[in-house]
Amino acid sequence: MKVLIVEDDPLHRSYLHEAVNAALPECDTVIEAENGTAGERLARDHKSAHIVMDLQMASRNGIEAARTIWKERPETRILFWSNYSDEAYVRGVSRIVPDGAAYGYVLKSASDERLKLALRSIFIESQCVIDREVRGLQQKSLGQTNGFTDSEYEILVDIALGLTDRAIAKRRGLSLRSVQNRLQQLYDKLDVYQTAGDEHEDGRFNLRARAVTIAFLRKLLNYSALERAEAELQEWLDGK
Amino acid sequence: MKVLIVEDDPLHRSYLHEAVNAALPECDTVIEAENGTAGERLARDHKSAHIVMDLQMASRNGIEAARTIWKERPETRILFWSNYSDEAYVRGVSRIVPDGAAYGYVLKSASDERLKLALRSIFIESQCVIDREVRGLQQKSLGQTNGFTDSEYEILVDIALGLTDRAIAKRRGLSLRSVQNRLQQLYDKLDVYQTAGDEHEDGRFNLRARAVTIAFLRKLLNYSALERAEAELQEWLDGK
DNA sequence: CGCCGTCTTGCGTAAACCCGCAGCTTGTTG
DNA sequence: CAACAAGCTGCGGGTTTACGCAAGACGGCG
Repeated sequence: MKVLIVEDDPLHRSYLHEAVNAALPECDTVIEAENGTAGERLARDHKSAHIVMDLQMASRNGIEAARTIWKERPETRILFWSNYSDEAYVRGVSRIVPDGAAYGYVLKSASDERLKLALRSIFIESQCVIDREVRGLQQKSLGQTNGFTDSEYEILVDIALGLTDRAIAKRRGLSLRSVQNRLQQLYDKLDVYQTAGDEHEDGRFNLRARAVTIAFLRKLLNYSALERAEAELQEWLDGK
Repeated sequence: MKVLIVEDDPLHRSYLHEAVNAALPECDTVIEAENGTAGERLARDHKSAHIVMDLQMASRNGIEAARTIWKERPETRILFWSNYSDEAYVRGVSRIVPDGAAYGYVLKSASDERLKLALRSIFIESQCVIDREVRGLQQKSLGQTNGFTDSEYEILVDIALGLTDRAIAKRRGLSLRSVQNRLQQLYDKLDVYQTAGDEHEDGRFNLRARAVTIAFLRKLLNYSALERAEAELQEWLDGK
């Protein structure tokens, strides 16, 4: 059995290397990549079926890398090992995991023991292992209670990118008014008003910009999500 | 001599601990804190004069912690050790360093050798050591060439927070029109138009929102800067 | 002192945005 | 099938933005 580690921090990389050795005696080869691009290449060359992947790498982040890897070989097992549990990451991951694929999401703050358990569960038993803390987010995010629908999230991303209502309408195939409806819906859920109002009419917020800010502060959005969205936008623009 | 390490990643923390021991034989005690809050407390209790500080910690980030520490004891020597060289961080740091204080900014990707050198230069020789890569940013940022003035940065933050023109005017003591002038200035520098235009009238951007996005993508803004700005805003709102 | 560049401010306008109201199309349920 | 909730759409109007134009204000400099 072979394991591929994709992680840009050398300290974390060698820690992972040891953890893999300790948890998986049946693993005879460990290869390492220090960014997403190299990870994709190695995965292809070695036909890797077992990957431990950091999210948040400088050159090409884990979500991007995982997406292309899964596109080529959907049965690949990937354990995401990340510092944060931003909703943006969680949502990003669950959007790309293929049907029935085994994967995991473990935080770097987890104990050695938990990491090892996750490694065995995913790579040997083909089970999904989601960190408790992440799990909470996922439920809230995918179930609609208190969370955001896909369409709401979609429009959030669109205004975060700086599109006008009209441009959004064109992009998503909606009327202008529908876009604005969704925006209102979003403003409601993000509590833009409460933060904004504060009785007096002087301290008003620009709802559109404020919504993006709040989303950022709540980690509904983060740099990596923006980056991905921007790339998709450019693609769409090029395709006219 | 005593050294305080403030860093939330255990691996990095112990790596730092070793690096300090190796680089500074004259150091007899090393103490560690795993977040900004604890760091502030320990610095106060031990009257620490030598600190290695991570930026980007969950509970209270390095810039906040450094600010309160420097407020109490401006001659403290602080080495910032960070993963990234976002302009937002660089700007944030240089805004809080007291006159004549010795400090440093070294990237985590730097070699052991460079880290040790920096430790000695700052703690023993009281010199400032700024990583080459960071240095570039700093010059561009503080010199006005190609960089952003303080007033431009200020207004960028204000729209990122989601304030209306009117609110900004009130907050900064300007007329509405002046605020809008600065905005136009900002839009120019951020190249919002070029990205926006693309000839046809359909793909237009919302300038205000787009400016914030571009700033984020260029790392002129990041989560930590937003968080700080939001705190200041709340403070201002409370002070009526 | 007069000239000039930078910054501020007011006026006015076209566009974009926020949103209540009301008519339609769906999919769901009893 | 009737009834109802949820989403899309057009209309209308009040507010906010973006920005050209032009009149001061301030500071340096020959």
